[in-house]
Amino acid sequence: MVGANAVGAHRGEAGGGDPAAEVARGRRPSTTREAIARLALELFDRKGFDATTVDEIAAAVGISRRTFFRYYSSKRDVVWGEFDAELVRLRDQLMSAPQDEPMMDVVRRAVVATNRFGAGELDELRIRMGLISTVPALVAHSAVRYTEWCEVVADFVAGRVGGSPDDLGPQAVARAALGTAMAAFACWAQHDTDDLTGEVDGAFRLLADGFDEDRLRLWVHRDPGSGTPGA
Amino acid sequence: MVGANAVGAHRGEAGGGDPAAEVARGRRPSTTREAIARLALELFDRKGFDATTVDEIAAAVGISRRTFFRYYSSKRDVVWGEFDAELVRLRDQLMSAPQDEPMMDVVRRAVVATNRFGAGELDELRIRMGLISTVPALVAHSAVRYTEWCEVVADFVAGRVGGSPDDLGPQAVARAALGTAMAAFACWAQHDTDDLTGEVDGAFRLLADGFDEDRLRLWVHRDPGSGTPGA
DNA sequence: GACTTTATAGCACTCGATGCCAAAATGGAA
DNA sequence: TTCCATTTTGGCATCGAGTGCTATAAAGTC
Repeated sequence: MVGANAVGAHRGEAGGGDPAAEVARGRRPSTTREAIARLALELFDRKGFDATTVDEIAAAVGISRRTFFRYYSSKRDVVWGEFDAELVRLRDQLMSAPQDEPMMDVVRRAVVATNRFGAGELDELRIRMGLISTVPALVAHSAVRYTEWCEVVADFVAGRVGGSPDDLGPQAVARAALGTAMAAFACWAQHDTDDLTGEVDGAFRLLADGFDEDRLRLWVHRDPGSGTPGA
Repeated sequence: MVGANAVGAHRGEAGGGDPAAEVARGRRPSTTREAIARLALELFDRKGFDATTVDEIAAAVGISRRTFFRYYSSKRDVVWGEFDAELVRLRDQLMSAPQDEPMMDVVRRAVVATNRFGAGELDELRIRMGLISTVPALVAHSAVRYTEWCEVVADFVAGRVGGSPDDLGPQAVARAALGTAMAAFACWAQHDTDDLTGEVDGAFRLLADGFDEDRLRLWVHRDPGSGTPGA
């Protein structure tokens, strides 16, 4: 096979600090999730998501179609990268907040904190979010992934106000928060703004104000880059 | 063919009041969207959505697989019934509200008004909403349909506060409102409550309060059926 | 070199969805 | 009645995503 074992170096790494450090027996993986994602995103960006087949991605990576599905359970999942890890971070942020901090402040800070990205990541993130919020197949799949996000928030809210995370109160807060975050991401991916943090923060302040009509009007007619009216 | 022309009576109806009243030439449709939906929902309810194939639905209706796709562009769309018509009603409700009524009140009233159902429709609606909010493939597809819903709300908000419907303000309001409505529907479909209107109304009042922690606590610990605290 | 473990390739298959074309069914006109 | 235009239908071929199964390749161990 051509290009086999291109990732041979990846061996000794002990995952998440496993002290046993098992010496990794068996055949070496011929690629990584990251390598697949990089090539796939490039194809998506160039030819479009729907027009790119799994066969093409597999060919670009140098693996078989069947192997692709062992790394990602679906073509859509490639766009989501390591979303699971972000959910863990969100949960940590929410749970570690002081009890006397207002609930919606905690949510706002947690969402902002879990969505800080370095300048090097922003380009790829914009491609990802652009795809997620525009390609119908990915818009659809996003609902499934975001449901997990909502569960994390609903757990937190239920812990604050009582009741079950499945109850209307926690669910409404979680889904409204999700909608707010989605709006911020979609607008950021679409426009030229570089200030993702500011967009998210501002949107959540509007939410905490119950989308007060006057504050909203101020926000819409704000001077771009002048901060957050009503903060 | 067996059972051909079972819908022969459907002929002379002039659609939506078309004065020309063309006399309907050509072969008669052998079924209707409603008949397909009824049989399909029964199958979904009995065997599950994923376990029901399009071939089975077509066989139950007495049409070919190919014909099924002429009535519904996808298997998922069957669950959504006449959703397009509801969007028109929502837009009408929003646009016809008095200019001096507070924005979020208009949204709340419009959502409540477009979701009043007679007792006879509630059982089927519960099946529909239960499927939409639980089956992964339908949860996914819901995002696509709900995007259209958001556009209607965002148009209205942009008309109130200025700017484009694609801007962050209108988008955040629309998506947060959507999340609130989804939570109300999902909870209603899952629980024994019969009061869909009350759930929706209460959830939107919480939203307009910015999900104030104290009001939320009151709502969660409310006496079921005792009205809406904080209304 | 035989054995165990892990990753891979390839094949067959299901199912949703689409394009194309021939056939059936209907009303109207010659 | 016969022919024609119109509309719906059915069947076929095709594509692409996703899954189960099996044989094989590559690695470490004994």
